[in-house]
Amino acid sequence: MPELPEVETVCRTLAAGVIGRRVAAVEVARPDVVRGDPTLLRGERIGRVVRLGKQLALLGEADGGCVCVHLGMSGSVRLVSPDTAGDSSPRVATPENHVHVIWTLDDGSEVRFRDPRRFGGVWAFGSEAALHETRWNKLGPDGLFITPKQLHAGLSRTRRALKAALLDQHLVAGLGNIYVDELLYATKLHPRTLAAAVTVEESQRLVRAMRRILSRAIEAGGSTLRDYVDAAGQAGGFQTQHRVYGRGGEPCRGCGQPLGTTVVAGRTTTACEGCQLGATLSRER
DNA sequence: CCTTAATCCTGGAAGC
DNA sequence: TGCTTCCAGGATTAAG
Repeated sequence: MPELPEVETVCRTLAAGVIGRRVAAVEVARPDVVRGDPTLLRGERIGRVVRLGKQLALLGEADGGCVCVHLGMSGSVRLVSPDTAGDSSPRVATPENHVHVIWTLDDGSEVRFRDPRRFGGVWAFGSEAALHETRWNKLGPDGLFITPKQLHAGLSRTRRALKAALLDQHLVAGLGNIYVDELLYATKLHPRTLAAAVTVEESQRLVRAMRRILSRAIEAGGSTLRDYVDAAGQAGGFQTQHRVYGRGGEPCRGCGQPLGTTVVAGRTTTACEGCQLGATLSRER
């Protein structure tokens, strides 16, 4: 569910309420979704909330602990104040309600990690350095900050379809099925384009469009397809601006032709076969 | 190398 | 109103 814009939105809404707070208690309902010891943060003051790609992390102020959260397909992190009226999220952690971990802060507010499908998880480390060494160093540059040069270098050394390469978190971190389809449509590149055939100029276009689309999505609070909400419980609004994702069969905004739905890299892919049959695909064929 | 399918799970929607 | 089947924002693994 959550791709870079959604995770960034969660980070921002989370940071607003947790920075400077001390972790008073940690409750774990399902130990199997947690790697490492999340109670390392207990007694720590939260110094920063950081993100790389689709993963976020809470960092202890004195580097005394670090908790990384990956939301997977159905994960959410909610921050609930003690005085929040009408809070609909579960206030106890149980296997049945899928709230796996609750961090209680010194003002009584709670950070609740919920993940029904359990494709996500929590990884705890003793320091920020350990997080990078163990996990984040394996990811490519963040989608908001990757340079055209970096992207082109990554694409040039793989013979996969462009869409498959863009979904690869080791190449660029943060894009998922929604934003890759939107990005390819915006740049008029076909999902099956040979990644290695993408030119420097096309890489520049990809990076520019990537930053624009991701930034606008963040401004809108991310995309809510079904159940995504930020840490404050707010749904996103970017789904109304999708040009192709979820619009298979509907007319292309550019040429009016119905958008086609296929499977690329094992994922449902929506594209305009007219507008996105770009120069790169022609070269490949 | 590459692609596809299966896998980890739950739950909502669609079909009968 | 059931009951069944399919599908989903992710990511890894095995098989071909």
